[in-house]
Amino acid sequence: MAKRKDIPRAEILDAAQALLCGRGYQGFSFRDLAAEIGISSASLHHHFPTKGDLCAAVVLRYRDALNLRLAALAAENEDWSRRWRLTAAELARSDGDGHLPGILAADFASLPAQAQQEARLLHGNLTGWLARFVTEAKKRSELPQEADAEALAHALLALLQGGLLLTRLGGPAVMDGALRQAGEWLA
Amino acid sequence: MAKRKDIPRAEILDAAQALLCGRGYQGFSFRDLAAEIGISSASLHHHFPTKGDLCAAVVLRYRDALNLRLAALAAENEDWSRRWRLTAAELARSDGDGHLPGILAADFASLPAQAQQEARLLHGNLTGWLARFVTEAKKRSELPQEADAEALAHALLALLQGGLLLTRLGGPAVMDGALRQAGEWLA
DNA sequence: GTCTATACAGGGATAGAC
DNA sequence: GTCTATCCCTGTATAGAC
Repeated sequence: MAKRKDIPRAEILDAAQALLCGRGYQGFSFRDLAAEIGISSASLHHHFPTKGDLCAAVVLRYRDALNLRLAALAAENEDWSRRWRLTAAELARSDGDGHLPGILAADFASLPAQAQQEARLLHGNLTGWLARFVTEAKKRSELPQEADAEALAHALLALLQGGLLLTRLGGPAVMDGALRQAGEWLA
Repeated sequence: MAKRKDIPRAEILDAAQALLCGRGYQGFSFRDLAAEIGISSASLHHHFPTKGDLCAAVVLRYRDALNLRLAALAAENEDWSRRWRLTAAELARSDGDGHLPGILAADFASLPAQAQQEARLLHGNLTGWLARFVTEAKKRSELPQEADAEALAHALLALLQGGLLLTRLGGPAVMDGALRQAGEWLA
């Protein structure tokens, strides 16, 4: 195999994230990932000693990036309607990996401990952002005062993740319909 | 190993379904399943030649049983409110495997062709029932005439499956909140 | 930091005896 | 219809040379 020097860590994480989201934790191997990048599996182990380390790193990076994007989104948009639509669009980008939380939930029992913990934190961050948006929307009278921020956050995230996953079984109509209906409910 | 004669097919499918739902398609092996039942893996292959056959049989049985239960539920309850609550309860039974569609969606890329097809059919059946319930509810003026049956069905199923899966990351509060919010939206 | 080579466990599946 | 034994492949991970 031709040598490639100084494979950037980000390139490994990119490919690992794509495989993880596409096939699940047990659906790809170090050899698959190595072949994808053009490197030996032994070299991968140099960067990430175990598969658990690799997976935890993927989720940690995803979580950090998502928190940054949602913070920016919140700073640039004050109204609930835009915040919701942009958050949903962020997770539903057709080229993206917004269903990572759902994948981690489905494969949870197979994940090593570090990755399980990262997955819980990711979910907590996401529901935290959504609940915060809802609370501020209530203050701005954009949502009814009776709205339960926690319940609404859980419902919206469940709808997004479920819609993204079920699209694999039912095609694009699934996510389209789910998002359209969510728009109706929130109007 | 002590011999066990005439292992009922249903017992194998029960154990296989539990493992599939708990760990995902790649999360259990014929040896795991065999040990669970108290049989040899070779005997399992006598009943189900390949893992794909086994998985497809699990989904087919689940689909048939679910269709029977939803048909009975529909026959015994004419109003939308009860139909929705009972359908949600059917999938959300804490001891049940109502998140099987979500698991199949997450592991879709790893499933053999027969199992993929069964998974699609299961999803089609579920959305079909929900859309039918919505359509009849509109006729009975229990839901607004503007309601889009397809979109509502996709949204509700996504919420249920997403909620069931994300419960693994966020605990019971996830499904509780999602169901409470769905009740608000549908009220 | 990358490679080749390899160890070792586990998974799917089969052969053939009982 | 079940078993034991086995084949062959793949997966994770390591050793040690360059």
